[in-house]
Amino acid sequence: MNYDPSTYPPFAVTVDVVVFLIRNRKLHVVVVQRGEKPFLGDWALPGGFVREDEDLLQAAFRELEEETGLEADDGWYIEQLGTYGDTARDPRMRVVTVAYVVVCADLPRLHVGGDAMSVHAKPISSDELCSLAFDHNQILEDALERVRSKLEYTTLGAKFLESTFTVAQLRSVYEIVWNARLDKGNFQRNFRKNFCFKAIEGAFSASPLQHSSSQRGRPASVWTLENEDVHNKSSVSVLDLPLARRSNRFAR
Amino acid sequence: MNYDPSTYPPFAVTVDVVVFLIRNRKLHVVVVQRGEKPFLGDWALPGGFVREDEDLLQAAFRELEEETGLEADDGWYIEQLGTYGDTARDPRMRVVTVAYVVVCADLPRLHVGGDAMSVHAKPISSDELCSLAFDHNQILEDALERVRSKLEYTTLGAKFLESTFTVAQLRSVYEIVWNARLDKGNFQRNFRKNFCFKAIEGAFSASPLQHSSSQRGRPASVWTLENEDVHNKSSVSVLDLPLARRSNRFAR
DNA sequence: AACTAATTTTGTCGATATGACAATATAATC
DNA sequence: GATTATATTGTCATATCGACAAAATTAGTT
Repeated sequence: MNYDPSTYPPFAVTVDVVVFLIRNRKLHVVVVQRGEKPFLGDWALPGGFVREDEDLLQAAFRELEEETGLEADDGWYIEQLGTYGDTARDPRMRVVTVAYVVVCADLPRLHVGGDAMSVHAKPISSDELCSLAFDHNQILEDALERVRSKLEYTTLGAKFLESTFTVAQLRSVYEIVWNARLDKGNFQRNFRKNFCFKAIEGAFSASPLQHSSSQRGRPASVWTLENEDVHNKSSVSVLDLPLARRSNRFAR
Repeated sequence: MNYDPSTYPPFAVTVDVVVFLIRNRKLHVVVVQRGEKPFLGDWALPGGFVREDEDLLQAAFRELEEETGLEADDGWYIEQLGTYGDTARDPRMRVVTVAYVVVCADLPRLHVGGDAMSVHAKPISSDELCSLAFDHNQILEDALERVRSKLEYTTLGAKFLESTFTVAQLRSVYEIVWNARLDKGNFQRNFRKNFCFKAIEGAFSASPLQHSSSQRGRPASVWTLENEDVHNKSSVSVLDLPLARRSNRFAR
């Protein structure tokens, strides 16, 4: 009842970032090996303490750059996932962490730095469940569900690809993230009905995601995201019509 | 780069709660009048500092009870909305706040307490935009959008009603929250196709939401939420089929 | 140059859903 | 019994979904 705010309890606030990308037709998450005392040597999500003079999103970008060498790109998608603040989640002291989700195209450049001993992109396989430090398993699980559900009603899937892409590549993203197979024709039909995508004159094929060694078959037309809001890196368009429905085809 | 976590910057962590309810066929939000220094006398969302030994959700319930007298009910829905931590959002010091959304049935009991000077349920009208303390306008706006969109694919709407309700009452919730008119027949059809609802033997009518002075017409059958998870107060079922689509009928 | 293989793109079609509207059912009140 | 108000069910044209087939386009092969 009589609680004096001037004697507010001191909390530490951190940010953690779940970076998703697709490599070798598999969904990956970026993890770092901890180089400091709690959970030393264990794998964890990149993140760290928020500084007094920076906003939360700012801190997320900084920590990510420090520990993994990843620098935010115009093509990146970033969104706040949620905040985890259970009393016992950090053995040192009371730490509340704000988690972010990033979706980006595959990038070969990962440089260790900051408090991390090493960094790599870990494939997410359904069977082998990872064990990360703190409550990062829970955060990762929530992030995965967030991305999976957002595929259904936004153009988030395109953020896994370069700025230009083919319909088959985009369909491939859906199949990988949902671990499901989608009908070529139906996906194409729904794709064309939406106005979030803009065609580019001149057709390619060589699809990196498709690991097609031999370039054969009818070359696909190339598309890009319409209305790319330059001022908001995390912008994704909301589809008027889903490209595919998750429904019961979602295989855990 | 060389950042020592032992000298972590001291943050204050607060919780703020956006309580939505329907009264007189209008959507309301619970606000309190601040009785302390920053923004003294201004209206704000109920909330306050998280204590060192309590979880975030726990703190949200406690602060709500202290300032408004509202005690969590089995019928309540509560969910984390997001975290707001811009450097300048609190003039005193660096404060990061975790916002929660509550949806509950109308309750006449609101008792002032804690740091609040007064408390009331404020109707949300589209024209008159409120001005709350801190960044609470932004939080309220985000919360409103969250509830509006969740109506579409969950049974969240039922949380605005008592544990038993009629189809017309539930439709009324949708119409009020979306500020739109929905077809009786189509809503009924979609309602019956879902298995989230369970009929109760014995029919009533007197619908509180409908302000029907005269009890006339065919009495409606009464329903309740199936699979009410007792262990998780915030549980809402995910509909296999939406009761109504927001689409372009959504009038701001 | 014709053929084959691979891939994209378009088409078909039955089943189901949607949205607007009408008709029927049920009970209180006049 | 007639009237009124509300709940519930029905109709129907249109749109969408999901599964499948067919056509189109180009690279390699013979």
